[in-house]
Amino acid sequence: MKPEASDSHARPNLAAVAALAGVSGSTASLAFSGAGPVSAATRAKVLAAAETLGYAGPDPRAQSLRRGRSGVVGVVIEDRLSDAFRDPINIAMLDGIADVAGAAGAGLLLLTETGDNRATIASAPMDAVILVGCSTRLNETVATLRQRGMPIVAIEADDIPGVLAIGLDNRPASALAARYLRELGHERVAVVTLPLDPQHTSGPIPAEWEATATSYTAIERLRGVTDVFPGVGGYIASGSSIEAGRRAGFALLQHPSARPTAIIAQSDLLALGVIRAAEELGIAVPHDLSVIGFDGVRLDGLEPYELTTLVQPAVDKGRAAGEAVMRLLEGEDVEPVNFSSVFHVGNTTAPATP
Amino acid sequence: MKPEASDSHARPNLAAVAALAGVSGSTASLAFSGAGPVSAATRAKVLAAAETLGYAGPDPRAQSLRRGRSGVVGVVIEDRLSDAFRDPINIAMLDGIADVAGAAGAGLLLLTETGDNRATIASAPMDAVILVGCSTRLNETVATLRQRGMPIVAIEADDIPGVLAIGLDNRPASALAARYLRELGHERVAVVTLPLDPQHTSGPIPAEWEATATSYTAIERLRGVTDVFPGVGGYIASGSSIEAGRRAGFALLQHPSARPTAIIAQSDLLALGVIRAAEELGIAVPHDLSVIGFDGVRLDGLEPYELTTLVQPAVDKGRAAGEAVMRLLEGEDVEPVNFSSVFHVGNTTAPATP
DNA sequence: TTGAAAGCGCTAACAC
DNA sequence: GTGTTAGCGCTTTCAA
Repeated sequence: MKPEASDSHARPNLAAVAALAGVSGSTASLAFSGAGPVSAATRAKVLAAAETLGYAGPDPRAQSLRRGRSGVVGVVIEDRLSDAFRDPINIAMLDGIADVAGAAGAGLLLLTETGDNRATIASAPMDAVILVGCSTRLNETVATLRQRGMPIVAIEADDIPGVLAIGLDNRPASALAARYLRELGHERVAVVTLPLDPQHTSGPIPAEWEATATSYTAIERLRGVTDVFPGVGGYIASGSSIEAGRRAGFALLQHPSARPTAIIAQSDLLALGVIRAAEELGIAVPHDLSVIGFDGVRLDGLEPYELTTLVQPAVDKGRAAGEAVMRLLEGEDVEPVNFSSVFHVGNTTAPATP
Repeated sequence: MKPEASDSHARPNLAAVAALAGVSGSTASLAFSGAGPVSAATRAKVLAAAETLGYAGPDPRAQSLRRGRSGVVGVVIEDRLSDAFRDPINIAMLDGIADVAGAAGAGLLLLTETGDNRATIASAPMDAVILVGCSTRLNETVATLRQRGMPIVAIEADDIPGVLAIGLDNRPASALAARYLRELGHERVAVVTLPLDPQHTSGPIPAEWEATATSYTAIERLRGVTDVFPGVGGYIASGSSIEAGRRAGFALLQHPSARPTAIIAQSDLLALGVIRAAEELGIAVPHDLSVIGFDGVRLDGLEPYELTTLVQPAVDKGRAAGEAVMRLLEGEDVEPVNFSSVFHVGNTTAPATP
């Protein structure tokens, strides 16, 4: 395929249209966009001229410059796209964002934080940004963005000055789940966490994890459990996937002597992976092992189980972020929003058997 | 609407920096960007001035206008995000695109084709566009885009003049799978298709489907099967998901009298759904029912099966699309690319039992 | 190596 | 209703 019959003929602009229509530039602009006080006759002339010249409408680049708005909202995702989108919870969130942004006529610019895309974050044409899946090391990114003077909304992040937070009750919700287990008589409880650091280091949770962990959501959820079971141990999964959960499950369950009677997983995918591992090891869920997830996404392949989990309003979170961005762009005052999870008891938890 | 209320002090621009540094605008530009012949002393002065003023770097909007490039590649997705990203194959493709685009410093602008986002397609600030999951009714979109004079790349689409196609051997690959079944002795074969029209109408495949179907990939794959089994029937799933496949499977398998001995599903998710349905109906796979998928994504929850399927290079497809876009933007000549699927025989297919 | 000037295409503000 | 003007902030000539 040949490249565009390049720049031999420059693409027509509004001035050209105006000239051919025999009107002034601003008139042509109004006439073309269909809004504003223009006589029908003039409008027709302008439209005809545009048609003749093959005018494609106002150049968004020039519009952006003139109006100081590009109509684009950046979405910063920390992981690779394939990692982030492997978990349906993130897709749901993005869908919520897209819903609102789309309705407002804004496009979503996908930005990842990996590698040298720092440059992109510093120079991407956008009016505002939504940070998704944040870690504390986002500080640098935030500094760049703030310097650019654009509204920043973060979904589940530490309090950062100048960043509007869309929160979730990760810690109390996790504590609630932990308390539920304790009331069922469980004492040997373990956690399977989401990655705690940007390298996605996997392995047993080290005692000093608070010193090195950076991933906000994982940290909060883990803290929630330690609020109830101080010093609780467990395993850091390499990502939010069934396979990562399965590997974590094996690591925690393979030594019959020290086997936990309950596992709290930080996502439903991880929980399902843990259940798989238990099945393969001949451990009965929930009789010999209780499993709790987080998110409340509908997962295929879970039958006959119905996961005990914390159901979070992911789409609403996305929508709230989208709305916050739009309102910030309008110059409105926006308050942080906090969402709550709902504890849903399925059939993957049962009283501890002595 | 409301002017940047907070910005009582307009954000500093290069001119301000230049003034404070006591140099000319172009010099400041060169000095700031770090490239070009500028004396170390001048550069230092400029950088210091920028620092003082809190200059955030060149405004991408102005850069876009001046250079005629925004550094953004649009990705047009036909479905809702949540539908499109439910199937890992699409995520893999997007990941391939992101890989190349990211490396080239370009951002990905996500655009959906639903509702009134037509406006967005006509006016989004972008330099080129990649069409994903296309249907024939894209013609209007393509016309809009072509009018805007930007390179257009389509992944799996009909030949459209002026659109560079990144293809997949959907039809011959599907025919190959069909032939394989015939050689195994299957005669009562059915297809579970991806949605054939934009409304995602679900139900039995009508005899006159060619007249109404618009979804390129689904059509091609179905044609491939009819090349081997003319007039083959089946069921149109409502989307590419396990649940949709399960429903289609039930529809095809519930009447023991007319039950097919083999089902070709147009995606692995659909195939897994069909297997689920078979399991629930007490039909043994592969002994009583052979199932073939398409895509070759690794699916959790498939055990103990290993799906017979057509493995397609999704990430490579995405990469190729990304590279094509980049090269078209460079004004290079780019040829269409065609990818091939590899038939992988798993344990979900077996000889027909009479 | 530095400076000056000329727009990129559009729209907001003000005249007529 | 319509015309005129003046930039938005930057980069790319061309000249010194």
